[in-house]
Amino acid sequence: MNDTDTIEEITPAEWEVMRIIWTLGQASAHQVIDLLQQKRDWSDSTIKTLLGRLVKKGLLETSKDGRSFIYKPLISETAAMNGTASQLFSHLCAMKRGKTLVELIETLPLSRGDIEKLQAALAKKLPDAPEMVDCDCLPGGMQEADCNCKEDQHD
Amino acid sequence: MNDTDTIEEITPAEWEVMRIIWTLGQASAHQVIDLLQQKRDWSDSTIKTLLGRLVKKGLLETSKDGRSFIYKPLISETAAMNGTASQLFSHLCAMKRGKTLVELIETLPLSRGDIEKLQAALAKKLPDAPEMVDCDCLPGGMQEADCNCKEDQHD
DNA sequence: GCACGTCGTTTACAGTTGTCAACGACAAAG
DNA sequence: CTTTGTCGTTGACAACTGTAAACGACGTGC
Repeated sequence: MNDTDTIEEITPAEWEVMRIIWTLGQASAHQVIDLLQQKRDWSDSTIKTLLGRLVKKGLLETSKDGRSFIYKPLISETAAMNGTASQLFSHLCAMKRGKTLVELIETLPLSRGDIEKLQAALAKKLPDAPEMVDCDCLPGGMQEADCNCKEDQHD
Repeated sequence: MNDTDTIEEITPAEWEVMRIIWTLGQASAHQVIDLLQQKRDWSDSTIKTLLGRLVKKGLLETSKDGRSFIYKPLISETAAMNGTASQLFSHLCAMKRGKTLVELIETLPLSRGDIEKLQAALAKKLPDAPEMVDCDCLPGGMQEADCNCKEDQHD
């Protein structure tokens, strides 16, 4: 299963649809509509459009089940999450990514198991970690002089 | 400094512009154009449009400096990063966020200092962490029965 | 004072996204 | 066989994005 490949762009509205299908494993349009309408005030049509677009994007596949279709995800939720997250972090200054991760960890509810896994990942990474990562915000070689990111790296 | 307030949406192209200004602290349109064009094949006009939109969105402010403007950020890079990251994670299944964080930690280059701060944040969080966080993918109370997220919480 | 750059603003336009209503196919009901 | 649902598809349209040309203001040089 491909993991960090570039993912077809998933829009926020599409995420809502995908989450339902990922969570159920697969679903009929009907199911998706029922569930989503408990949360979003969207018309049937809207949701059908989203399903259609997701199929066209290659994120869902359909198989006929008598009268209606069954929608199945073509990428795993994990792959989509990783792709999207990496993409987001690519916008951030390399020097400040750590800070954002700290913020996320402080803010998000995490299970004990999650925390332990995170600790393990960090422990493994620490020995080879560089003293400092370079700022990649500016093109050219002017980082040294003009970048004011450094303050963020050790405060 | 506001931190996790909802941020005016920043598009990818706008991020590029903001990064330069954040990194320099402030900048003239001219500087932004020069620097960005070392990286992106965008015309002057395009970059000017982006600057204009960012001002209109309230993400930049201008002050006159003789002939030209100086653009300054109205939100901190950290605030923007946190806002965007939280928003992204809100799309993800609550049960799978930990997994995504692990992936990010494994993938991103992090400095020793970053790692230590992350470890500290985790250590502080561990004592009160719940055994498991609930899946919030489906509306209604059907989580128990049909959610197949659980496998992800402990594998 | 007049032409010329330099700047920011306005306008433009195609593509994507959010949201729907309407349409056409086809199976179930009568 | 006709009616009535139920489904997926098409068409629509406004808002937002990516990209850029053209325009108008204003200070500078001759």
